Amino acid sequence: MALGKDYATQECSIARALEIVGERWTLLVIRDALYGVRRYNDFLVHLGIPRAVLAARLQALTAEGILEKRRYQQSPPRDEYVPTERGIALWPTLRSLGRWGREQFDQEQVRVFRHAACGTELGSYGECPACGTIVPVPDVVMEPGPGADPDPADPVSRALLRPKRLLTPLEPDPV
Amino acid sequence: MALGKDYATQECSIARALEIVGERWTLLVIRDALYGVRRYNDFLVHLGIPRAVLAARLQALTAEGILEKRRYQQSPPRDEYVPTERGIALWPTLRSLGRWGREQFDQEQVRVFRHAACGTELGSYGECPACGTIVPVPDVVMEPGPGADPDPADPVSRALLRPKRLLTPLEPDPV
DNA sequence: CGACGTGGGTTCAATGAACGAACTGACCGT
DNA sequence: ACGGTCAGTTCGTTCATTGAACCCACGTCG
Repeated sequence: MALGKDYATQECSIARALEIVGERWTLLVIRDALYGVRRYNDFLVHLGIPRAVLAARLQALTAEGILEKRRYQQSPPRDEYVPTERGIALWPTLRSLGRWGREQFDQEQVRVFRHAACGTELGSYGECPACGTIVPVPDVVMEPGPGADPDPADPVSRALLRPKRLLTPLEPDPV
Repeated sequence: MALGKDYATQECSIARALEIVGERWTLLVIRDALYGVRRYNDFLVHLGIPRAVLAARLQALTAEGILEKRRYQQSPPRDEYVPTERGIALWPTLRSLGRWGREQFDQEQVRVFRHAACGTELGSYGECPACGTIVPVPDVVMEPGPGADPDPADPVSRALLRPKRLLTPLEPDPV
């Protein structure tokens, strides 16, 4: 979508946004990145995305300044992908999209998001109803809700079952 | 995406939502519907979407209960597509996506949204900063911003230049 | 030393979706 | 009878996605 045909006639910021994050898988990659997934292989197993598509998306997102590619060890060379400010700014969009999906189609909540400072569950737009403020993304705690699978197959899903702050990297499975 | 391959491994309401509105063009069709576009031909000229794709999207959105197909004249039989509650519930998502696109990539505002009651421009999540409430979608007025093309080619874009409430149908060009 | 494993990719053939142009069909006005 | 509008469907071509296979640099185990 970003390549080749685009939403040519649209002079609209929604269309512009969709040219960048509207392709298949892209928003799910960003969601995972906000949840703390950082490595190629973790995205791969958690999303079930084809390798070639993942490589293309990570490259495109890096080029757009939504993720940043960072070398975290020299030998063997290993990179991780972390959300930039621009990527973090998508949190309210993802939050409201997820909320729409759950309210309209799912019953059970798979993940619950709370304000770390006071434990209150976030409202529709990422605000804290108790404090009356928009909660900065690093101050959001994610924990499994009643609809979560208690024993998922892949290690990334298992790591995401432990309550953690958004953006903090995944801890490996301590079995 | 809705048909065939889906985001199988994801037990996540964001993934569920994207299975429904994540296909190319879908969110733009819903955006136009919220702006007051209702007829096949108006979507066609305003979006520049291939006819076959538009027909498929309208059918899918109707099947998902996001748009409702309504006969508005008997002879010749003509239908219009209007957003349901479920479709209207996507407004905060579209609003925050558009805001992200403009803040991160565009400078100029193409469209401005105000609270009809007080004229205040809406905040990021569709709330009225003056009144402190979430503005119901029918009470939002849309008008062209500084970045809007003052003399667009297609009649639908021209009709959208006149300030109007969301959801109200397009008035034809009075030239 | 050589075999195997791991992380992070690239290549390739087959399939599916999107594109645009042409066609259909019901109706209206002249 | 003729042309025009609206709302599609059909169809051949192009483009994107998929899944499987392959690659390579390194680290580790025996």
